[in-house]
Amino acid sequence: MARESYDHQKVEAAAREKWAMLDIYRTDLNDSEKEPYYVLTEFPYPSGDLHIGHWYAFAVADIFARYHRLTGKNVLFPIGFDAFGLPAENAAIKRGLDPKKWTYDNMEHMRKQFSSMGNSFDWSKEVVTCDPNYYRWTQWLFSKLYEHDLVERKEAPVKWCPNDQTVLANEQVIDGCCERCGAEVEEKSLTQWFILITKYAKRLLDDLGGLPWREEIKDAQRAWIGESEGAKIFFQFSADLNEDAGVVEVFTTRPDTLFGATYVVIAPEHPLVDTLLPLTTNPQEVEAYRIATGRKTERERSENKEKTGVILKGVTALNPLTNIDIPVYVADYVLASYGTGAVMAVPAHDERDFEFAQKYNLPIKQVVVPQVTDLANPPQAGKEDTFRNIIIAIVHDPKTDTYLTLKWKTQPWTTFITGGIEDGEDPIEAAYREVREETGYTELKPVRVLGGITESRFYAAHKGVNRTVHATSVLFELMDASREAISEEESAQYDIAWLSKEEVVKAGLQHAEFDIIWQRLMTGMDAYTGSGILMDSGEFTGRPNQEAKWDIVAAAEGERVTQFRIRDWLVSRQRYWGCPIPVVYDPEGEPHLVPAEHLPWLLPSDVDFTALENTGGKSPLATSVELKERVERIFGEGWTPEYDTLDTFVDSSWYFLRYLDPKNEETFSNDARLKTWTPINYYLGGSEHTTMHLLYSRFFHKALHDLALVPTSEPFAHRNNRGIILGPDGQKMSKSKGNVLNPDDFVVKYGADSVRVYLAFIGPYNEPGQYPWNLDGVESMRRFLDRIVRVADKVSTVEATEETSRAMARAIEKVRTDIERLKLNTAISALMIALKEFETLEQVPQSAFRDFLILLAPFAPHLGEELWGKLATEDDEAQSVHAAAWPTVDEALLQASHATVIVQVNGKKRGEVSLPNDAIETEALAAAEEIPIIKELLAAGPAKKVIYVPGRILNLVI
RNA sequence: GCCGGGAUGAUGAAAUUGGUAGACAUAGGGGGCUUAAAACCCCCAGACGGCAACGUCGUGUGGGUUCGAUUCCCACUCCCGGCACCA
Repeated sequence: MARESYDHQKVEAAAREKWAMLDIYRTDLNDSEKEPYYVLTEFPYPSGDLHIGHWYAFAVADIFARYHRLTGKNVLFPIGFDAFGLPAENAAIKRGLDPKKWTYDNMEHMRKQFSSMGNSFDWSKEVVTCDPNYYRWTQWLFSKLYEHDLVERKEAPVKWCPNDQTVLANEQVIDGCCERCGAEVEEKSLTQWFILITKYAKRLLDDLGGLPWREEIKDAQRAWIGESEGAKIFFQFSADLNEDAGVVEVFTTRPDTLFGATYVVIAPEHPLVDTLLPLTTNPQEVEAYRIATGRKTERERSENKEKTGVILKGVTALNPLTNIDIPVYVADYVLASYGTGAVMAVPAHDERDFEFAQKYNLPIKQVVVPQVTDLANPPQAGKEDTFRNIIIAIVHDPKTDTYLTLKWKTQPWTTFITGGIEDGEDPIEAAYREVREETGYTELKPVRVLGGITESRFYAAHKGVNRTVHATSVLFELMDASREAISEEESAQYDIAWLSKEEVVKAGLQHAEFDIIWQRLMTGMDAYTGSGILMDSGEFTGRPNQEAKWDIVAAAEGERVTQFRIRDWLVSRQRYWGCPIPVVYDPEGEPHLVPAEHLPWLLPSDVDFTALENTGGKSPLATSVELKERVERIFGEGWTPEYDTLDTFVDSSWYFLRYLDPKNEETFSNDARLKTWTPINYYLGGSEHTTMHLLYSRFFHKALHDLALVPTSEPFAHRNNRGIILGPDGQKMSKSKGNVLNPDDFVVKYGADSVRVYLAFIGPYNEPGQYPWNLDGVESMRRFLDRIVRVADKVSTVEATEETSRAMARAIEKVRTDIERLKLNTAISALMIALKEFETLEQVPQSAFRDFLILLAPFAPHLGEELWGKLATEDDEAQSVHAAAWPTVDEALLQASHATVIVQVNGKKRGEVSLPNDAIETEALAAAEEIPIIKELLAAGPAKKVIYVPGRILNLVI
């Protein structure tokens, strides 16, 4: 402790007292003089204790906000609490506490902790989502969405956590388990409230293009929304059904393969299964399958990748273009919740269908032929085009794990065994014949045909013609190495060689289609999913599949559609501590919005958390007598309440709008301020919110924009994803690992400023990296601050030398540009370099040190304030360093008159010379020649070429 | 599997976007001050060779473009994140 040059506890307390007295962090939202700048951080859940993650999120964001304030902007840097949520309720259930009291006590505690960070939050605009004054407007906005058909109540299979006794959003299910408690999730069908985010899928996707966000944030959202271009195709059932039920609608992105659709698959949950069941001859079997899959959780379904299914015997569907009746299956590899819940299966061109078809012995019909051109011998113009059907025989010797190849004597290449197929000949027979003729091996077992045919085109030099070849590849296994003699004619042309896998790949066999065949051989996956030429496709045969795609849709009377992966947003929660859904039910059970004059629709307080088993999975609200009586009193006898509450993501989808007018009783925000203050300039947050919160907020904003409630269609101009702080062992901090660090310990020992500077120094703040906490790190930052205090003792009224002024000018520029880019680590390094400059001086010029303190203030606000006070500059109008103006820079100082120019010979550094900035090439060359080693190297003669980049480099090529 | 991002000393990282690789720190080594220690200050520090001046190699691996590549291009390996039976 002795080494410390200041008492951080005293300094920090004094600074906070001063700020409170001056009230400098209150933002005047109506100020029209200064440029408005809205810095937003994700508001915290009031869990009760601040951990290092909070410090990284809020203290470092504070640096950014303080910097912008110093540059003269009118900065809004608000804070609040995302105060509804499960932990409060768990505290109630497990420990009998009042969720409200628990939450408010935690918030009180956290406000104190926040103040210990030295944050410049404007608490006067605090927003608390569980405050009726806030959730009243959440309810009002929900009503607006409802009125504009963006809310729907529907029966849907939902994820049910048997432990928490609640429905979960898709996003809250991780690998089939509950995000919160880890219990295996079940499926259940319930009537739930949905917000129809899918109506905005296209716009949420398209508008990403214009946002200057990091690519990985945008990509994650794109993947989440998941757009697919495709078509709906209608397959008529053969069975006698009424018009509606007589058709199955499938969604496909590959309508070009319609001629290859050899069966249809329906998801087990598809309503058509009920309709078709009576018409099948195996209803028990189908029913049994449906029950079996229904019992499986999503996790079990995806874990067990082996495809299962059951045929609907007695029912077939008509392929609209081949006019062939094809079988209909029910299988759980088709998802009810995506597309139409039914697919046309094209096993030749879809891996999943292929796998299923293999297992159930279904026909595999190739309709797309991959096309390759031999680039070494491409077809030549003006030559005759000829066509051949061939086989490529691949013989594998399992004993040595090698493949039979021909090393040609007449040509510089190696091939598998190939040969023509005679008309009507079976490819396997043809392949067998060729192997026998060309190599003499006779003991071969055919294993499989590798997928369908491939087309290759080349110029056959020995014949002087262009060739188009359709090849069928056949795999054999060698049973016995015995051989017949082969003709001399054959053996004169090539030698036989058995090559290992690696040797085959290395040899680069002389087949244009080699890559396709080899991949099929190695993976066992014979479905061809790429592009090519259509075959066996009626009038479309011979056309490129991509080009014919939409013509085929038209011919099949299908419908071009775009599908999205994103599902509607399930917002019902069977929970107490959330925003009540402002809905009541009439005696017929029809839902009605609670009229605006009854908002806020208050959360009742008379719930019994001990009686949850009796609510049958309903929210604890079902135990409230007050709520029931309130509904009957206002709406009448027989009316009943909605017991569910809203997903907390609804609360947090608009909180940043409320900061602009948090106490407004008339409306949710303030029209004029929305115009000035949105979109938010910078939203600082964590990558865990990329797909949920960020997407929901964007949706909300767009919907409100369409309702003319907000002026912009996107809420956030800039967004960063900060990294995460790991434990000292490089692992994620967790109690079970015992590597959790308490920031308070460091704050007590070294002060909040040291912790702030350390967190900013650890790495760039705009990259989602992972930074292990270095136990010596905070102490080293404290050393840095101590050095500043020592330098402060040397401050005097001496004039700054040009050198000092130049050093400060560089620091000012670098700190400015680095903070703008959120590269706080290198900004601090610039401060350290400036400090070193001061340390070399006997006396530190006051003007320079004053500027330095302004640069330091965002990082170490308390110490900056303390030293600013000691400077005793009576002419300074700013009472606080945080109200000072960012120092201006004399541009001329940034331009050094001389620069070190590196002298290279043939790109290698051989020396350096100091040259005036405006030195021309001949001057540079002359200076370089003074260097002995250069002189020596140039002795043989002048440089052949000279590259001179003034101020940087002189490169001589000799 | 697909889509992103990344790989630089013992460690966190930097490099004005094609121009001195390793700034700034941490850990480490040496020295000063001190009776001693702490604190503080100074010096060294990518690897290899050499007493040294210096030389050779070096930004995951292999190739390429260029006078010059951490930076651009091609192929590959590994790590991190997201998505994943999405038809």
